Amino acid sequence: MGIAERRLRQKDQMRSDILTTAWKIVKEEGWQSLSIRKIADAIEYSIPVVYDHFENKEAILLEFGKQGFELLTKKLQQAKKKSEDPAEQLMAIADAYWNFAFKNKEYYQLMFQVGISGCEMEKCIPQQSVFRELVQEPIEKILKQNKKAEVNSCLKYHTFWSVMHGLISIKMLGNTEIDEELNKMVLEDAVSGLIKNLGK
Amino acid sequence: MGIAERRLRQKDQMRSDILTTAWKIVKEEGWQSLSIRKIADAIEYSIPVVYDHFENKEAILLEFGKQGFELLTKKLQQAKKKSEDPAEQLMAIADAYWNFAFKNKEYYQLMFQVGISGCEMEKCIPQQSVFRELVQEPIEKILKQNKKAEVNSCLKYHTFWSVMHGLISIKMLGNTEIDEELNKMVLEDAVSGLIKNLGK
DNA sequence: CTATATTTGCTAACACTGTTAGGTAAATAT
DNA sequence: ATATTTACCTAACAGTGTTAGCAAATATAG
Repeated sequence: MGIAERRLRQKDQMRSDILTTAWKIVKEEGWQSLSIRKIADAIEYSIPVVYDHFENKEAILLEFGKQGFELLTKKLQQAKKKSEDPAEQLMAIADAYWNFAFKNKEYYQLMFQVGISGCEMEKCIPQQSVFRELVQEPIEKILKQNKKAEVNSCLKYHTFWSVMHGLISIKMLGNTEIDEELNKMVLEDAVSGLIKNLGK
Repeated sequence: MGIAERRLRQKDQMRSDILTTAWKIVKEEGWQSLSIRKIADAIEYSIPVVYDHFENKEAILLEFGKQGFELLTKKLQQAKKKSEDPAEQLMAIADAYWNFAFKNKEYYQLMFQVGISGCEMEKCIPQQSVFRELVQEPIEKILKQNKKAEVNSCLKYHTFWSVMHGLISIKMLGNTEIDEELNKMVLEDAVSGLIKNLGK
């Protein structure tokens, strides 16, 4: 019988309406301004209806977090495929990460700019291994190429991510409206410096 | 007459009581958990009394922000004085910055981990020039030593801060409880890499 | 010393948050 | 036609930041 299925479809529709609406609010007013009441108003249902589809507000945020991490993973994997040369791969990954952050500011803030609302984003990082493999493998290749296998690639992996995150965070703080040119240069400078350091 | 003065003293005392109490709450429960009501309860006065001394909650946060930036500035200046060699200066500044962040987690979160409560921390960064001078000067010296005066020291300055901030943020996210050893190594690795890069 | 002015502090409210208990009415199943 | 599940809502609780308005304590002036 199709009734149960229609009900499931309607339930899914409602769930996705909630997410769409929430996303619109975030885009227009920021994460700080997202509230259950605003969502309820916008979908023209009462508040508890939202709670029929999400246990609480954090569950909604985590849903977006999951989406964000999936998108980021995809982008980084695509970037890596562009070349076979490990140094070029690292540069491409850095570039893709950078682009993800600024083309999807809302995602990035939610995923990495802690403290938005006591939301434990760690819960939805895919497997820690995905990013690690993605970056650590080319790093190890470069180290081998340069006969520096003894160097701790785990260390270099952490350094790589930290540098990337720092560059982006500082830019998002946006104290000093630096021009786009300089920003791209800072990225290139820092990452190429890191890569060079692997080989010297 | 001393009456007006006593009143001023009492007013100052109350103000400082509010700050002390607020700081205690933050230390025990975090920034998210700081509220005007809790402060009022703790000082055993009613809510509006708090508003007699601070225009709003943001004003309290900004006060702490100011304190934080002052302390950080002092620590960095002290670190720089420890040596005359610009490379050693940079390393010492990096080290001092790192120590500040983890010995004063609450300050650092407030100052740089945006989004705590729509608080515009930029308002209380001392002069942008202070940090800039502090770091840019040794950078320029190193560049000169190595006859690379054409290199953009402003670029290198931004890279330096971004790297520092990234290292600390990533560690504060604390996904993967890396041991202290590795953390210090990541710092040394990244910063010494940067410094080397100035001289190559 | 009394009367006026000022400062001090409080109660109570408004407009928001997240969240939930409990009831009603409609849709479905028996 | 009756019973049951589902969908949905009203109303509330416990928080948040913030402010208007009033009462009591204190200081100043006559």
